[in-house]
Amino acid sequence: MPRHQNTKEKILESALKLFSEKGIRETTIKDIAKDVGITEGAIYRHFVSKDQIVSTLFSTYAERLYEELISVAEEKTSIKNRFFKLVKTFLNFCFENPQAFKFINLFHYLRAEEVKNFQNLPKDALMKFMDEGFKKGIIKVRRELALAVVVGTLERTFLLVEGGIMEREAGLEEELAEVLWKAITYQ
Amino acid sequence: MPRHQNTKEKILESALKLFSEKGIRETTIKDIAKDVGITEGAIYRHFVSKDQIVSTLFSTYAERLYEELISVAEEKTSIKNRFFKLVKTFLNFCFENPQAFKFINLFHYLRAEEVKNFQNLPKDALMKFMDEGFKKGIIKVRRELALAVVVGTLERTFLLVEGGIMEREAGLEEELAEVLWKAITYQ
Amino acid sequence: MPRHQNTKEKILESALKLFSEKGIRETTIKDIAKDVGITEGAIYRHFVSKDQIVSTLFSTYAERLYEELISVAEEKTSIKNRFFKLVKTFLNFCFENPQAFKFINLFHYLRAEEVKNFQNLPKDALMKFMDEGFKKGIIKVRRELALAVVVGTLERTFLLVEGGIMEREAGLEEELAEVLWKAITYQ
Amino acid sequence: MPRHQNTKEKILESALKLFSEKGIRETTIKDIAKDVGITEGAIYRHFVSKDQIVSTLFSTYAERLYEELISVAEEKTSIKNRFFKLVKTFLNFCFENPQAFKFINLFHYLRAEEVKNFQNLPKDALMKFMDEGFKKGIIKVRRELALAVVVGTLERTFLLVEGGIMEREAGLEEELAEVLWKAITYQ
DNA sequence: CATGAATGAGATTTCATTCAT
DNA sequence: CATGAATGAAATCTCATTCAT
Repeated sequence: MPRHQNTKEKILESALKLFSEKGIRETTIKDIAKDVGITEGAIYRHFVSKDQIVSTLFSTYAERLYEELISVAEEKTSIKNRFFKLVKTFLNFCFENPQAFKFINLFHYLRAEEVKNFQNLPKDALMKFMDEGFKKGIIKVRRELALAVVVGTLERTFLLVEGGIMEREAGLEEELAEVLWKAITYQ
Repeated sequence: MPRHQNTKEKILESALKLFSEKGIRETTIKDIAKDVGITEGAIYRHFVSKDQIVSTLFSTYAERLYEELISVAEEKTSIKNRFFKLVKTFLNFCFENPQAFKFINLFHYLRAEEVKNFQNLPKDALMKFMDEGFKKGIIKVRRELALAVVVGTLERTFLLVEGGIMEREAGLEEELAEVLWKAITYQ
Repeated sequence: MPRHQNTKEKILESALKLFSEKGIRETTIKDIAKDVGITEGAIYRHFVSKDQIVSTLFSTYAERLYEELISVAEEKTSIKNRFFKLVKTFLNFCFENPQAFKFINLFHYLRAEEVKNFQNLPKDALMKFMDEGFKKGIIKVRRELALAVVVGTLERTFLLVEGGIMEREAGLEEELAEVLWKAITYQ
Repeated sequence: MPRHQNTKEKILESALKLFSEKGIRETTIKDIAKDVGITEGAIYRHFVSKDQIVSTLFSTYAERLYEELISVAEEKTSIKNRFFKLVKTFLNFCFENPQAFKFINLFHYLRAEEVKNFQNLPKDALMKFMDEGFKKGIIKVRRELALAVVVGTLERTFLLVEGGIMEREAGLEEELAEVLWKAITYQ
């Protein structure tokens, strides 16, 4: 019977926070343990290694974002409608899980090779959507480019807001969706 | 140029390569020394610390990109013409200095606070340009958003090409510039 | 027998198996618990420490072998007859309790000093027998040497069989007894 | 240029001493470092891991004993003459390198599986000799049994002397060779 | 009696930096 | 200027033992 409840959850939470703030290598097991309020050794009852914490976090959140995106992408509404919803979903995820989103990006930078071992990545959901839009003739630029424009813009928007360089005003999602839709449909 | 100048350059070169491939903390002084073909102690003849290597690399390449961008941004031609040139310049820098560009991004992720101590960052050049375009009424979205759309898209394009997900075909720069121009000018 | 008695026996059994396979330090309390099918904490209901398990095992099996040997050594038959029976008894013990025999040897290697605290060790039984044979003039080599020849040979035979280098054919005990008897009686 | 000379040699020396006295797991890197007179970290400039120290020691000394034995076993003299020399060589090795011999035995106990990866083990030299003797009809017991008798006896003799139970008198080697020769040739 | 989370001490290993040569 | 052994601090991980449940 656990003395603390959900210690495993707490470890993941603390790790995510610290990794996204300081970096993976820059965060020690001791840092995480201290943040959770346990000792270093206790971490290892829940995870076999620091690396397992890292992988768990990546797969958890990458998959979570994927799920949210794919469920929108597969709705039975118009391409345009779904596109606007996708933009909103993506940004919502970023702003509600800023640590997770930053961590996912960091992971891509530091473990590019490892990323290839994971399935159901966010980009797969978007790629599928872009593909459909392109084949239906609505999206005019090929799917990879559409992906670059959309994901790049949204990610950078999030980072600028996070960095205090940009404001997150009401209607931001709408405005961005508008701009991006025009960009990829040549309207 | 004397031999030691060469060594210093080589150290920076190797460090940049390794940092961009594996991460900063993940790269040891020994790794760098081995890559250069000298020993650990010798590194300290040229740099007082590992951190100095990191800072030198960041300021060097961030400034270099800034210089390239600002010189285009300040040309005496039309906004549109300069915009197309900026896109080309940005992508050229990425594809010609992929390690440097990755390193700059990584540095932003890991040392967000520290970045604020540097001046003449690439985004400053672009921000200035967007500002001018917005004030002249040609660029319709406010400068931060324009920056997000442009930088985000270009960066993501580079990463997709680097990751083997997208091809770098001839005309890519043109196509991107076209798409982005439409996006931020509402044409 | 009550259930906890069974558990205690099982702990000793698992510990013996693991110690003999992997070594004492190399076997953890968790390893033992898992092998028994209980948890770490439960072990401490039956033993105050890992060391107590180790000591219990050593004294149990060292004494058991001693008992078997001394009862043969003290029989009222001829020296030769008893010698042949001793060889058989020794080898039987080895082959029927290979883990115990390996553990006893390992304990001798790792805890040479501690061994001196135990009484009724197998070698005492054999030493006594050799002494008698030497004094009666039947065994020609002094008892220590006789002990070395006999114990060394039997132990090594067991190890060679265990290691798959030698076959345990029928009549092996006879053959060995024959050879050893000749060796120590100069016949 | 080394600050200490032969640090690597000293590490091996200290490790051998401590391993043979206390056991492998029971000896820490700190113990070894302290014995050598350096810090723990310095060990790792000479060996990549504790395990490498262990393996190096085993292969070094197992091979050394093998070399000594095989060179005697392959001499062009009579079987009997060579046998007497082998006994002397074996015991000499034990008494001159007691730590090494104990360590080799310990390694066999703790890493039985790993031993199979090594070539040129002492037993191979002796096995070859016994084989020749058996085929020539001089040695009457099959080679595995002869090996068990000879190696077992010599090893046990060494251990008894080491343990203070037996004296190493002049002529011990002769006496043992005599006894063993009779045992395996049925004379 | 049993569980298994947690502790705490310590083991192995890593690595930026120093320093004797 | 260069070498590379050594330091020393810290990081990851292990594990016998304790203890709340």
